[in-house]
Amino acid sequence: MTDQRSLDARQTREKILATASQLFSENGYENTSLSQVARHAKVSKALIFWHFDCKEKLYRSALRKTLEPYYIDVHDLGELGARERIERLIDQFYDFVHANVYSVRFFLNLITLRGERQADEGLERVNELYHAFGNSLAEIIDSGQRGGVFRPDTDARRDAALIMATLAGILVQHFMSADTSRDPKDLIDYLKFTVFQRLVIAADGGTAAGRP
Amino acid sequence: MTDQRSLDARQTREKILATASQLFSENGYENTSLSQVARHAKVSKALIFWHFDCKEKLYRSALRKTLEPYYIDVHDLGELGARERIERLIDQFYDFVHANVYSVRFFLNLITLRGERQADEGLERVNELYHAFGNSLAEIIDSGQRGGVFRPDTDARRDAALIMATLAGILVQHFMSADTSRDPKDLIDYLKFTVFQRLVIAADGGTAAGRP
DNA sequence: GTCTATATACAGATAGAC
DNA sequence: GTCTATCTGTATATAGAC
Repeated sequence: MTDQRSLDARQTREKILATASQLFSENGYENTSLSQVARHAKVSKALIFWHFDCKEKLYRSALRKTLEPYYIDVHDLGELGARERIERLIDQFYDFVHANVYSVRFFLNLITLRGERQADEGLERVNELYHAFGNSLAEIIDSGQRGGVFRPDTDARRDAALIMATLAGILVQHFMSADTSRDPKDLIDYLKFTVFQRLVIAADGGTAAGRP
Repeated sequence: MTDQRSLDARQTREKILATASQLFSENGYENTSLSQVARHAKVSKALIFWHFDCKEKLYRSALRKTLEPYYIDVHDLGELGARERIERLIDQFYDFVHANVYSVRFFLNLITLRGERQADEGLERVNELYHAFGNSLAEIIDSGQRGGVFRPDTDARRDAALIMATLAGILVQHFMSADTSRDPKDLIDYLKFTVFQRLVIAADGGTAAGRP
């Protein structure tokens, strides 16, 4: 049947794409040859060209595919308080990174390299997501300040940017230290602790912020 | 004279090394061909091989050269108080990064790529420096706690790790956002503010930490 | 659609003249 | 030491059979 044939073709295409995404993520663009992709996907090099025309287009398609899960629902936080919402967001960030180590590494890698490919739609999208995340954080902090649960004498936007930076930094630190002994989760938890120790208004001087 | 000859040779060697360092830093290892290096350094490819044997060894030499300025004197902090010493350290980090953008980008790039070259002496050295920096920070915080100027109910080592992560994160954020509009210095200052707002013992609830 | 075989370009590396 | 000329491998990409 014709449908069966085109379904097979689609599957082959997807297989190439999945393989390419993984290899690009692991080794970067220049370190990944089409021969490798072909071998891992168990197809011929020519077929890759038939489907994607050239390496650059394969790369773009793989990038798009890699970006698909790049969505964090920053709004479904229900009726939670400011503090719980922030904790939720931070956890979401951690879970997302944890679930997408390969592609995160991929983008971190893209960021550090300069060149034509850098001004890519891919980075645009990541930037967008990153900013949306930061804005959510800022909004929550702001509303917490207006609601009287957070101290008013801090800059919500900068607070948010700082939390974002710390999250990104913990990520880099994790990639950096070859020993996987230290769990980034531990630092994430401590980050929460410090954020609230600083932000939350407490009569006892701050120890009520959550940690002994 | 023989001395004159060998001096010229040394200069040529240094020129190749400088060119290679720059190109590797800008474009990474795989994106930099020896033809490029040769062209930019205005020498022949063969000469590069004569001096460095192979690309990998050129890379290692360039790495060593790049690492030369990688030294921050974490001890020359004189008789300053804990708070001033921390500020000094943070500023040193910023200044250092600012003065070595290319090579910092280079190493950030190395970190994100996996592969044989990753277990390199270069990364070892950076890791070392990074940890030394973190340890200094932790020590100062600890001594500040023992001296009674910092609140005792925080974990000095984790505090230090978090500050380091934030510094690294600010760096990445800076590389990430194409618009150079936002000055990382601003966030660095705010980082200082928040750190002391949190750490410093103050009767008035923290506003004495330094910023209105 | 998928393959084998091939064209073309450029990378890293060598040989040998000067 | 420095060069030109060349080797060799492998990368992207194409041609054409099935």
